Amino acid sequence: MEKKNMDFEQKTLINELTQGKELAKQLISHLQPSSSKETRDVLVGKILSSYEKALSMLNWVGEPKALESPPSMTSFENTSSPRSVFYDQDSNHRDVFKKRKTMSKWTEKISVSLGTGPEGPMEDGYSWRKYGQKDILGANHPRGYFRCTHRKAQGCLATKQVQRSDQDPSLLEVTYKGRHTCSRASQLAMASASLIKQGFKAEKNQFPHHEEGKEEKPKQSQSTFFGLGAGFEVKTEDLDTREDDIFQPFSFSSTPIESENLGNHFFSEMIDTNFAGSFSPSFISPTSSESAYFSVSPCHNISSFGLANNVKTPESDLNEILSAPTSVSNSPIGDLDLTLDKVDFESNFPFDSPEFFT
DNA sequence: CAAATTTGACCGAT
DNA sequence: ATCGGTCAAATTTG
Repeated sequence: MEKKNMDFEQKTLINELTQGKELAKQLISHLQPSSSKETRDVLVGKILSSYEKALSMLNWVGEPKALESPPSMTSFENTSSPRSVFYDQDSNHRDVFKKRKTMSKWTEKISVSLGTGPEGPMEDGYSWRKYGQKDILGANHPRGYFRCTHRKAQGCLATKQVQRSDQDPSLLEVTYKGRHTCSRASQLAMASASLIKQGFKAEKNQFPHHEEGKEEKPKQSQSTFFGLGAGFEVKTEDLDTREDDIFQPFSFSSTPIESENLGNHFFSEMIDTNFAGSFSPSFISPTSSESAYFSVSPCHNISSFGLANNVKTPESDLNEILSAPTSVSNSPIGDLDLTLDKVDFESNFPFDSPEFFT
């Protein structure tokens, strides 16, 4: 039952912590003046990243942090029209951090009406797996429960709930809970891939009309962003951890793309980079690091950031970054799958917020 | 065949 | 006991 899951999560956790430990060891050996500062920075970044991830797996929320700035949902903002975004710190309860078990949670009301038509619900860039549906007391529409597809594979704890609004059935209320600890590069790549492949062809995503049965169809097909029409609003409650809120469902996807061509362009680029970043080891070659660095912009940046937190990563460091995990994986706990290490390493999601280091 | 969904059972809070 | 959330077996989907 849950045992498997538990075991796996523990394993992942241990793996993460072990990695942190190993990295710390490495750091020690790089403490001498002969080592470059960059190398140390890289290691520190990796260590922090490891711990951060481990903690997030435990649903740990950092020490209460000053009530703050809106959790960087800024990426939504720039959309001119159809989306309105705002934050809501729960008007009723000011005591935002009285409880600490909270996980980041935010709700978006998404309208899938305009223009979007029968087109399936949005694709937010992640792949979800439905694990339940419940009728809710007040509502006349059932609520669907989704979790990240990679929960098992990567111990990603992100979940979301989707509920159709009562008054306006074209409104989907999506509540996200928890953050993705999985590598989202591949999913994004896939999402955009399918996106591009099918162009903007809104192929029949059969929207089950037969009553309120199913709300959303998280088929990994089209997206919302082009889906035009989606009016939506975001409301964040339970702000707790800093990083927790910094990162939200649409990191890139929300990028408001004005023109479609632009969008296309953007995505194809995105895809390439993602693929390059996630699957092609070619850029790893130390010699070509510079060019690679440039060509692989977003994703690569992100992934290396997560580890390095250092924009200008010199070759040596890049090299270091790339080689380190290898050494890490043959650490004491040998039976942990390397694949995991690899994944984690390649696309470990970035805790690359500005305040990460503060 | 594996992977995703459906759906009632289960379970922990009120 | 009720409600919201999750699990997991059965079932569908691809």
